[in-house]
Amino acid sequence: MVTKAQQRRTDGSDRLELDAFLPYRLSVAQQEVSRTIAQIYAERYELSRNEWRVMAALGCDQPLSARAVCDRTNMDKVQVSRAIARLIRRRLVARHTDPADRRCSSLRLTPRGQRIYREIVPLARAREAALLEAFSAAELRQLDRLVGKLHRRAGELLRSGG
Amino acid sequence: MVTKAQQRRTDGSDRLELDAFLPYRLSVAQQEVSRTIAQIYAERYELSRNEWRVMAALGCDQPLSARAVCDRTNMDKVQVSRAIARLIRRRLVARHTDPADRRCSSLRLTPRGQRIYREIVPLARAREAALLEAFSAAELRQLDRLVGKLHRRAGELLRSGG
DNA sequence: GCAAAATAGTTGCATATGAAACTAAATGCA
DNA sequence: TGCATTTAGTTTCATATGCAACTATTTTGC
Repeated sequence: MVTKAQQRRTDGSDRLELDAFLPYRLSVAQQEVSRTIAQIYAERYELSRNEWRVMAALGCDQPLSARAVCDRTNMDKVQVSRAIARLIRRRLVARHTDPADRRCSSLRLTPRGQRIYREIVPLARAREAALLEAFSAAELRQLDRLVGKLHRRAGELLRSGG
Repeated sequence: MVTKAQQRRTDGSDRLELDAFLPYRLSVAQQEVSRTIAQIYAERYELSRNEWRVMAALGCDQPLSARAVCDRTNMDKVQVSRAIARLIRRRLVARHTDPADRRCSSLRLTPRGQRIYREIVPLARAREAALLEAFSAAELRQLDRLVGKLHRRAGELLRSGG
């Protein structure tokens, strides 16, 4: 079988068929996947994606500085700062200043934040499972591997190219 | 080899490790890939992603109504309307009203739009090639296939689940 | 042939985002 | 010590986005 992307890659056409352009396909697919997950935390808990990501980081490991949250979530510090501000306003996260380095914050989920986190996790997992139910173990391995490879390669290009 | 995602799927932990959660991995990878492509049309031509997508749709097939652009780019009508407005202001796209159905527009790249489109296409392809250079033919087929499968499945979940 | 529903596209508004400037604290080093 | 640099995090401003309401036109069904 010859995929559209391959057809495109091998013909010399000067048009670019979006449906055969991997970055586009990836973007559209990702967007849909993201929305299936967002339904969970957005509709039921009124969390934005960034807020959920911060909570997810803290759910794994507490306390964390905002900086550490950036590193673990691939968000930049502005996004993290704003997500944290809202989470604190809603009392899902508590902050106190690190006495050893007063620039740093020390962030934790509040008991309420913990509770919501523990409610979301199995729902998110169930969604992921539903998404992937038609994938064989081998396909899952491949998908994981190929997505990782793409990520690393894109990172290289970005760092080298500008 | 056991991937992180698999470990996560099979252990009963109540934490959710983002790095092992496919929707997250996909989102981060996609974002990086998108940025490598965006460098081309954003830096050199000051086009937004949506503007570029509209141009890409018109580059393949002209004229098109705004509605047809929506269908081909997976954008919603508001995004398309705004992208078109800017492209028209910059004289990269021309619109005239369909006399048969005066609600519909008929959109085309202007000669200037065409020229820019033809400049971008090979650059975008080169970027895609650079991104994928370490992938074997089999991996490319797999990637294409798995991304498509994910997309379809996510679409199903969205339509069924709300 | 005409009112009700559907379709194409735009606009207003509230909120989100990204880049750069900014504050405050800590560190490096002459 | 003390001033320049770096680091953590926030704020500002301009622009982007998403949703719902809106206008204009066409289609549907009686």
